[in-house]
Amino acid sequence: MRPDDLAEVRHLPLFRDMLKANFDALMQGAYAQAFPEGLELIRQGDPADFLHVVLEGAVELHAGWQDRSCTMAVVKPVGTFILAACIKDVPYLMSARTLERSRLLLVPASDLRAVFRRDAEFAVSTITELAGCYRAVVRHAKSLKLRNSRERVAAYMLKQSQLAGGALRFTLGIEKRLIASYLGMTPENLSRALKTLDDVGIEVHGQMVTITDMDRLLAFVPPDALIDGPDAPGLVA
Amino acid sequence: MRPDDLAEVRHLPLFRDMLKANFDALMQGAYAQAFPEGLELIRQGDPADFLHVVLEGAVELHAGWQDRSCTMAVVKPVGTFILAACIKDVPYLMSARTLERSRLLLVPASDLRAVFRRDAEFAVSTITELAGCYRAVVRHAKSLKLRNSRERVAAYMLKQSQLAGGALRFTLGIEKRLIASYLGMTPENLSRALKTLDDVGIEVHGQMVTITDMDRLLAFVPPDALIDGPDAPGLVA
DNA sequence: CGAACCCTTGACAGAAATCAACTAAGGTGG
DNA sequence: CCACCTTAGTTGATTTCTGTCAAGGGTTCG
Repeated sequence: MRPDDLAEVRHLPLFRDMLKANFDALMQGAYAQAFPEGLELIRQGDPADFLHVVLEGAVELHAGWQDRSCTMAVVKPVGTFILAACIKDVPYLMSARTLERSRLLLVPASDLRAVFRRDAEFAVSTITELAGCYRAVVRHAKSLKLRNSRERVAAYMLKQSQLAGGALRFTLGIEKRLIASYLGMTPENLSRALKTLDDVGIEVHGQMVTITDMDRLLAFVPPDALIDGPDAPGLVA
Repeated sequence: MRPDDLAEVRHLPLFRDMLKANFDALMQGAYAQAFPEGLELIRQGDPADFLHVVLEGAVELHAGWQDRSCTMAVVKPVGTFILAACIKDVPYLMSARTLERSRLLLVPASDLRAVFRRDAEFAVSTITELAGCYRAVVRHAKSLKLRNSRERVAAYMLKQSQLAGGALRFTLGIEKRLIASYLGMTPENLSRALKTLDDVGIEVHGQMVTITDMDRLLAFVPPDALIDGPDAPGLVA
């Protein structure tokens, strides 16, 4: 594990407030590793062995039932995932696969549980991180239940624009089929929705998105801090 | 606040492991109160002032956007809600209203945050509770994205049967329109779905549900521990 | 160059929401 | 005690939305 990785991890909200001794102990058992694109890192139902931290690349969290599957989230640097399963020492609810070549930090779940029993600051950080994850999923569920697919797409584009610093032109950075699955629709349906969204000020060509009329977009999907707001660092989609 | 309430709260997973002194301190600032049916306890967007514990009755957590709204969960004794907002000291993502006359314990969020900074056991309990809430919402989102409405209804009935100790005959205990909203469908659609579910071994008359063919039901919605499993005590729907 | 794979488009089928009407049950007030 | 009102639930007709199936264009990569 590279020294500058260590420094970066140390600066994560999850790790920055803990005692140095405990951080060092935690990193003792941890290791960074690079994985190729398209690798299944974990499968839902597996026992939770490691907390994962995305240092480079992108990881898709997805879930399956019967023969269906869907994208639940995309995690980019520097974000963590499957914290909850590690803490409760129960099977993962989601699978994870790399979307591109990625470097991850793996922290043994047992060490994690041991350390936050003796480091109050780390416990507080863990709580805060977990609360953020929880709220992110609640937002996602609200979006699914309160908006139709066209509104979800528009809201997604609006949020991406905000993440890009309010830019009126930006690239998606994720395959459309993933976005579709994340938004709870088929690729075909997303494709059709995007075509009709020029009515409300969004034009998409390939990976390039242009917001041609922000006022109309804002009128169509009034952004709601209780749905679209930030909450989980590194959680892109 | 009644003495036996205190004992019951003390036995909650969230509070049972903390030091007695800290528990007493927490309860010092807390108070139990009864509320009539249909009262809006908290509104989404409000600042998080109190952790709520349902001692008696039932509370609906719901969310709204524009002119729409939906049920996100129903909490019954003894369950807690809006823990995450209290911890992060941020606005509630959901509103809460009593479904019937209910008694709640209200614990000031500031006390909560103070105590889990100095009581490691309480911090651990908080993490576990929160992780449970997180996983419950992930399950809910998975159900919404991976199953169609008929499957969600069937799975819901199956789970209620299991919660009733595996009984093949039980009462819903919640208005159907709430169940519909929770499952992400209209009341009309739920009504129609219920009628067609006799094909897979479910018959419903009023509030009474009878599972006439468990084998066929299990074949129709293979219960999945990663979707239907337990996780959040007190979280009924 | 060929083979995947992603994206798009069209035609169609199925699912779900909407609108409207009607029933039944519970509560209120005369 | 009963007429009245409100509300949950149901049912039917209809529209809208969404998924499915099939085909073709474009790109990437071996």
